[in-house]
Amino acid sequence: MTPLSNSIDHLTQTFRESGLRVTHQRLEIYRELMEARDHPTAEQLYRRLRGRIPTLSLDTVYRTLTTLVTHGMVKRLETVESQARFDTTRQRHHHIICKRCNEIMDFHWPLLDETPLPGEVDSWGRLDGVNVVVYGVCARCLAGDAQPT
Amino acid sequence: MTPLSNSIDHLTQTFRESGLRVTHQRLEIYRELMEARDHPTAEQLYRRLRGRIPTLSLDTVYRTLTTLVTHGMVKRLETVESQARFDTTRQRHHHIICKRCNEIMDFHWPLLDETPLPGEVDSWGRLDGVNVVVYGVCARCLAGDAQPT
DNA sequence: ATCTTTGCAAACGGTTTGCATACAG
DNA sequence: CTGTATGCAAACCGTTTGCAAAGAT
Repeated sequence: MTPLSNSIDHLTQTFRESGLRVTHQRLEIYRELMEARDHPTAEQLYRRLRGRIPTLSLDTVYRTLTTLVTHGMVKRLETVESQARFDTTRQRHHHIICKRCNEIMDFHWPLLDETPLPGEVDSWGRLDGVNVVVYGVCARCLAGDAQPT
Repeated sequence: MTPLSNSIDHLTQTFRESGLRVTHQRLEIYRELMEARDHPTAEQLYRRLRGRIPTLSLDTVYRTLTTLVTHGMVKRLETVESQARFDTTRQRHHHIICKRCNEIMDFHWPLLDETPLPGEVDSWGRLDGVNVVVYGVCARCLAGDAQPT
């Protein structure tokens, strides 16, 4: 847990290394995102943080997330929903999304990581990452109702 | 090419089977999307079609795409860009996206299609599709400039 | 004749931006 | 002190929606 520690000291250092000033808002936004397991939207983060930082504004959450994305500390997930979702850049992992409730679960797929990409992809340019997105309907939604997808 | 023929007759039948009225606009929007190889945005489709259908409105393009997505004839791609991109539902394939120019290339990966998903995913619920997205910078962008990503 | 689809224009909603103040370095 | 970050409010822009006219069945 050390390399991704959410201690104030560690976060402070991480920001400094990126040449970013260390502000209370940034620390808390990043920390909240690290601890969240649900790929929150900017607004969800905002609501969760308002209790702790009553003067926080939604724009700051957006601006901070954009800044952290630019510096590679946060990943903006591609999603079909209208709102963007965010994730701290941690260990390589993939996503499975429920079409009904939009919940995103992480999973690991070591077998895929070993599978070589097709040649046409290798020659396409510089590759930065392979991401798998599985779509479906989660067990909870399947149990909860009987509506068609 | 027969099953995905872009002939008027075939498209007409496809719409009828979905209980959709067959309009000039729908035929042309769907046909344009089928022939496009670049996963166009609604606005790109609109601009390409305006020559042929001068009275076409952008709203109709949006509405038609939404309708076709609902009926499973079109897929809305998840993308980090602000504008949505669309694709006709054809053979299973994956996407590679250039972070710089946002161009999306299709590729096939038979090896992956044979690789079993991890057990935790199988037990998650009902799975509808596995989609791989590779990120990187395409050769053209790499050649064209030397800016950092 | 009936009911869906279209075009227009206006609304919507998530995100971004300009500006003055607050604050980190 | 200097310059970046924040909060506020307003703008932005892709997308959606209400309505009357046009068109498909």
